[in-house]
Amino acid sequence: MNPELNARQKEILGFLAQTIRERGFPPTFREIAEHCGFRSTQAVSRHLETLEKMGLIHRESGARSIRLAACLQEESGRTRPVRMIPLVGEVAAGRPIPAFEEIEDRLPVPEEWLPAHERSFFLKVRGDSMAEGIQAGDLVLVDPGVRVHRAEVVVAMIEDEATVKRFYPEADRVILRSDNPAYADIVVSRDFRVVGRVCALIRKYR
Amino acid sequence: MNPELNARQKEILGFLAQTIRERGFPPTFREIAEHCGFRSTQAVSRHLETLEKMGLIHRESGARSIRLAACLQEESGRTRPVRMIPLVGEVAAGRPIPAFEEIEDRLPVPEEWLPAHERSFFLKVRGDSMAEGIQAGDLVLVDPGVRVHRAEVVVAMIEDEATVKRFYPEADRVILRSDNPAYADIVVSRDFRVVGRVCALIRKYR
DNA sequence: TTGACAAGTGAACAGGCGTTCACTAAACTC
DNA sequence: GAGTTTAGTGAACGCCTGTTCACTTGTCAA
Repeated sequence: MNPELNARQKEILGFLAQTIRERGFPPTFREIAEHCGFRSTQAVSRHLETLEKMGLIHRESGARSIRLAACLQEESGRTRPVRMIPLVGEVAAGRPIPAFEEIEDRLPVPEEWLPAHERSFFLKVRGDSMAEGIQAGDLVLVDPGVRVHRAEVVVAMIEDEATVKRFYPEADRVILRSDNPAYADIVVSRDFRVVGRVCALIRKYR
Repeated sequence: MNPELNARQKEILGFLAQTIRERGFPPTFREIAEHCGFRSTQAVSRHLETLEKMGLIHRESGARSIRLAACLQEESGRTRPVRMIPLVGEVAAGRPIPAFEEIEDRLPVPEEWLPAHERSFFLKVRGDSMAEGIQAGDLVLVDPGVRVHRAEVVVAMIEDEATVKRFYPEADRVILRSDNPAYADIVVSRDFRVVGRVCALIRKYR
């Protein structure tokens, strides 16, 4: 934290951050006074005034209208926009359709990696159909709202089973190809559906 | 969002989330009323009462004392602690030592994936030394503060050049092996240094 | 048609809240 | 030693805020 601050200013700034983090909204002047041992709200008023002049907080008129400056909010986790994307299932069996009952976890993704819509989700990969490139246990980020181009990696539903394959459209059929040569091409015409494009991957070692 | 909510409840919940996200503190009853077009704060009071009974918000006494329930804060960005980890360079050439002048970007990582210390960083991979498993352009998360075990993936410095290899220690030497069989093993004894273990990987397609 | 119920109006109220003013005390400057 | 600055006290003021009460309107079931 900024070393130019004196003990009182650090104390107040810390109390602001703690209250906002734990309670969800900023404290009142009297709550700050009580925390610091002040018997007057005037002392709080002047300290907040100087903190605002230093650019460390912003204030509006009204009760509890204190906001920490952006440079202080980094501690709470977000330097730039991040969305928490749900992990909704696995991609070798079962229905990978996002449903709120099935959210197993959420993972952070930079907002600029995501499309505008809010339907992206993660699936955990099972099996080795994509050879070494996409391994069992990897989490693939699926964008269901985009046109898929040739040779891109997609999640496809074939007879109620979801798999990760490369997408090769042809005249009246589609070839779904594994990167692993041990798996034969799957040729489909009607009885399948492209769930979405794999637009990112997260792997955790060990 | 929960489908049991009617339009008004969704509207109010959305306004709460938006105000908290953009302004840093919750709105007053009258601000909610103005947003919804109410001419009485009583309507707001009753809606908030029902939302609280549904467990979607929590309230204390006092002005602006509204907090979204934990299950709704996911939308505003943080379900669980996330740290922004710096991307400090590339891993085929140059010095991948974290220095704040060289931070190119920051990427979100769940805190529970990270060690307690704050020295983790990302490197962008160049070349195909790890075959398909780690591809050019992938971002590897490096943990410099951990003992490396046999066959784990590490970032190693060999004569001022950083590479990603698997780590095989032997009696008085170390073998650094590529997953790609086209690359020969590198046998080193003294003139190298393990920068850290690769503990995660992020890949962005296209 | 009646009754119950949810949704909203309008006004009044009491307490919480930020502001303001006058004052004290210690520390620092010239 | 006089003057200034910084930090805090204490009380009063007035607006803002959440609450409450009585009332209206529309919907739906019996």
